[in-house]
Amino acid sequence: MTFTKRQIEIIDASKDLIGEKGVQNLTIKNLAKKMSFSEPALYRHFKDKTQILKGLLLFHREAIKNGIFKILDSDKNALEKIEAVLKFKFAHIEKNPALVMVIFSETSFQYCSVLSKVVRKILDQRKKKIISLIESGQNEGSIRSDINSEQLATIVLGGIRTTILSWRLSGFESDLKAEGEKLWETLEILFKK
Amino acid sequence: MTFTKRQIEIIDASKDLIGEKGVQNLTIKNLAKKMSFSEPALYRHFKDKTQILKGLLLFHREAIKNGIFKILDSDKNALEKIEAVLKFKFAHIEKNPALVMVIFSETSFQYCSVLSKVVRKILDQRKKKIISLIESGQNEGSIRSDINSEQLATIVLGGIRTTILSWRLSGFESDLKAEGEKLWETLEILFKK
DNA sequence: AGCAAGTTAGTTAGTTTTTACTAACTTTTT
DNA sequence: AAAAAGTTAGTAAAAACTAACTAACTTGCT
Repeated sequence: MTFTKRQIEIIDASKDLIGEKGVQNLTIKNLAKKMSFSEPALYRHFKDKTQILKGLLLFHREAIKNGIFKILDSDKNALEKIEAVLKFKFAHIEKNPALVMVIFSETSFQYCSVLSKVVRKILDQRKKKIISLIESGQNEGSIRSDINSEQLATIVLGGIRTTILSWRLSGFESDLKAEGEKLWETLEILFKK
Repeated sequence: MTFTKRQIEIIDASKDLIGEKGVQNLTIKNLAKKMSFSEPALYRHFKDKTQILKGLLLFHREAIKNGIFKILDSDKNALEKIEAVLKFKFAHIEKNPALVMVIFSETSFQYCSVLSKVVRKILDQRKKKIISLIESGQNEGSIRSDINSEQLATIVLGGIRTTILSWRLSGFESDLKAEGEKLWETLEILFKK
């Protein structure tokens, strides 16, 4: 999927609207106002509202994917890679706080089949990546092998999610990066052999 | 806060509606249909829609609180209590799958200040309870003390949340209780001294 | 170079549907 | 008789989206 310049502008404005007041704040009217043109003009660039949201999800997945790819491709060991992935994620989210609202919208999208498919795919791929990272750590011997990789992945993902959620509920007041580092310290102790 | 019989019926119907198709499915119209009476009748029992949602949150918090209280009041050690709390939660959720949609709505409520306050209070109390449980485990010596209680609580809450979320995204197909037990096994190994 | 034809990206003015909620009246219960 | 709990019939506001039109550009042809 590729996007025109204008489509990216619209995606960006959508991200901002959602970040400001949640998904329910993303209306065609608000979007048009933010873009300072008329509502029907939006339909020149996206078939309907669902496609805009789909675009938003796919566009940012792409961005995150590229960042993570570089980390996975480096010559660090598995534990270091997990650390780097965590740091990258928290940094990316801190730079794009609006994205948090989208992340936590997964269940709101549940009953729009187009969007729920996209969300599930994203979450699935993410989990698989973490699992394979943990497995290679277990093979290397840097990660304990008495707990299976899927369970450890649940712990990692849960830690990330909870940390981000409490940052969100604090009104973005707490220091996400610092919390992320604390989380990593904990995971490191728990995971080491 | 106490509720009349009718109010509880309405709260129950709301829970079902949200469980079926998410928060956006909770409309006055749908609610009236489910109760098989007219829309204005609802306003005899609740001032407005927000109060219905608030009622839903408070009513179920009360139910869960009572269950947890019994566990905390028993003479188990801290590790066993955590195990019992996890099992209780997963069992409660499995019996009330509709509640999951409500749980994951915390960010949807963010911009309705009445509801967001209620949600934050609930999440906060839950976290505090887990933290104090972990601390008493650390004092007893049944839980490792090289990681602070708040961090361990993040791990517990994250594990619960991720487990429930993937059950939800599987369309309630996976076996939540079994997943909950796996999670507990993992936490037990990680937390023991 | 000049120009007709088509395309792109915008406009205004509307439709339809759904939302939460209300006024005024009636029935039921106490 | 009075209060509680329903009814019908509506309102006002907001939602997504559409029809019909237009200004401003590319494009291809001579």
